[in-house]
Amino acid sequence: MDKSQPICYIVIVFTSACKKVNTMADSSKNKKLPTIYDIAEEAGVSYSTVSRTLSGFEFVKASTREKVLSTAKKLGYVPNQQARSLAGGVSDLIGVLVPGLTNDYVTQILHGIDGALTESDYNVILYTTNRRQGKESTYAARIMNGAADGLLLVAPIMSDLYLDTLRQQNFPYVLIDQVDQEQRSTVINTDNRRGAYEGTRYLIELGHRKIGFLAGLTQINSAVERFEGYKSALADHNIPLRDEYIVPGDFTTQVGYEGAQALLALEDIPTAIFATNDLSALGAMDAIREHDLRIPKDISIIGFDDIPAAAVVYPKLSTVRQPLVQMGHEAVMELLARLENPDHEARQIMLETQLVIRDSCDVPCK
Amino acid sequence: MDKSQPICYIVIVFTSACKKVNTMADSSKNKKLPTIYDIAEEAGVSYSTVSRTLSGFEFVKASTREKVLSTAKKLGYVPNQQARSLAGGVSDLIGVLVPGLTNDYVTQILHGIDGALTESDYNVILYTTNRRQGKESTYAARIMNGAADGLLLVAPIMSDLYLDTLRQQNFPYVLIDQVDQEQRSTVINTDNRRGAYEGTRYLIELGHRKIGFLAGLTQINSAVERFEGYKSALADHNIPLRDEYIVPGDFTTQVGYEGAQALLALEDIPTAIFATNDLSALGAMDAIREHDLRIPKDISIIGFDDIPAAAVVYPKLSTVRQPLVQMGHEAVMELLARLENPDHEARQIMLETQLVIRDSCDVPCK
DNA sequence: CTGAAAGCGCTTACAG
DNA sequence: CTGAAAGCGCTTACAG
Repeated sequence: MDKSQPICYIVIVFTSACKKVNTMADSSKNKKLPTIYDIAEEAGVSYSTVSRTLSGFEFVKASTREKVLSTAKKLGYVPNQQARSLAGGVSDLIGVLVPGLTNDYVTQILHGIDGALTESDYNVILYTTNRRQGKESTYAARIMNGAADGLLLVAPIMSDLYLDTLRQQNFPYVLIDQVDQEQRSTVINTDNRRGAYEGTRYLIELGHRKIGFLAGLTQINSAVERFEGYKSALADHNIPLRDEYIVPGDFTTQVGYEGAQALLALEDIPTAIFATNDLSALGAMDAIREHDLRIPKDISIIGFDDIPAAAVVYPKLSTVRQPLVQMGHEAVMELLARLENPDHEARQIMLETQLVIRDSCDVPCK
Repeated sequence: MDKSQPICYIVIVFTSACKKVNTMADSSKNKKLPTIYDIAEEAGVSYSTVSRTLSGFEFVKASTREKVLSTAKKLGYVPNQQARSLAGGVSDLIGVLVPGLTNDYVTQILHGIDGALTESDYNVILYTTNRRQGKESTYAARIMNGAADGLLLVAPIMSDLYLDTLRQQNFPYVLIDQVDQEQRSTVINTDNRRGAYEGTRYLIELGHRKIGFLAGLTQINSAVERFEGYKSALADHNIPLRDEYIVPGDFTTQVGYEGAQALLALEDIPTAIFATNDLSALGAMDAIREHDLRIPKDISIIGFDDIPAAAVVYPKLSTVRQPLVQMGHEAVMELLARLENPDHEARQIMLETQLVIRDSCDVPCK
């Protein structure tokens, strides 16, 4: 079970330039790549020995190892992952399930995952669900069935459908940005409630009393938690919740724009807007400008996430930062630990948010 | 880079015994998933028949098929891709090689790839090279060796090293944003030279004569082509090329910022800046603002790519749009065609750029 | 330290 | 239309 030994590195050399280097018959068609049998024959040892040498087994005579390694190199050998996986039970692949690729929130997490994985021998197989329910289950099933050794789920929806299965199979997985009610999964989260609370309080402390809220998808826990943070900040400061100040959203710029339009069409428009995520905040900024209102002079706006665009819009968006890259990183670390040790216990890791004050908030105008 | 966030708290949970849900023997350990043998036994047919039925073979008696299908469903059968791949020679995976995940240029192409692939049965295995030479070769080798059925290369560097091998093996691949000098590969490109020409001409027609150029990585063809487009536009309008107006870059926001600083430190500063890509344009905008110069009143700026952020910064960035999503889409279409028909000939597809005029350019002030 | 053998889960000619 | 058999390229006990 514990096959954590790093496999000896095989350096693949592409015979550059000089065309007719190949010693073998070069049949211009797609010829087979060399297998361990070819190496065995060439090196005059058994294929078992080749396999053991290549997979880093320690009890191989130095001279044998050298011979095998050099002929592997000479032949341009590359291991066949499928075969290795079938026989050995590990695929060296980890599955990553993301909702889509159009939100930098996802991209940043992916970046963190990628970065944390570069040191390892794992590669990632990427599944996008694009919020199509049911897809996630299919993917999860496929992944469990040898397609990957572990699974990272980013903000999954409807995860109940397959989490049980994953757990039953004792399949290694980590949830990112998703609560696990029963705390039986390893999950990486940020403190959305507190982040939203602090963001809202910041607005309140600036003097705002009329604070609109651009909601997110209610199926997503983080959206719900942020809303709760917003509400409790208002409550703690004795500011009544106004229904007309809460507009629905779905995390996109477009719907953020529409939500802000709704807010700005109100008789008594808010002096500040809390957007559930940066993307919708960007849409809101557009709507605000269309109404010839200045940010932050006439109306303040704060987002959530701190995607790269937030630092680059004008005025720069103040936002509640969640450590996206780090989340991806932590998730990989947990998964790797679990992969090495099947008994690695499930953990709930909660990361801090951070209020990033830039230029989009000011004291209320009137 | 930014993993400075401390962990808030970690809760360790002792997983209590699970409930008895499974109808099958539930051995609390990870039991094997059903294979075709299990189905065969249960359905009372040979495993060959099961395999044939499951893989869509047509000559199976309807009643047999139904029986097999229903028991497969009942058992919760999921095919093992590795085995299928080993035996059948296809992995249903396509490899995607990208430089990194921090530029939306890449993300958008990925999105296009993903979208085009959703209809198919292929999944993507993602490799990031992060500009580390050599990595690409390793990945390409691995991919060729059964890890995937085809390969998509996004703006690859040093591709000569392995393109030959790919071709020798007659392995299906498509290049995105990369020239193939000898036109033996299928490649999807946009007309960088012309795009840059038009962007520059636009600036010239506004009245600019002093146009700075924020260059890109010179190893990247598209960067070179854009520079050429810039130069020929100047030449065609009898505007001498000024060395001090050309500053090096690497496609990042940070270096775009630095490049613009250099330009703004000049005695005779440019009245407009052409940035090789949007990300560096965004950096330049920051630098410009730091100098208390207004965009576009005091200085105009135009980018290249039209990443989502371009439409969202303020002022909105005028840019030369390349159809990123479409590029990914086309690449998949070509690859799929090649996968279905090994004789599908290599094509060079050149997509048009489009000048997107927004708010960052105006006539020169003085 | 190293061979021979069995097997991972499937596909695919080869025979009926 | 359906079985029995061989094999995909590897790993891993099992014996030396």
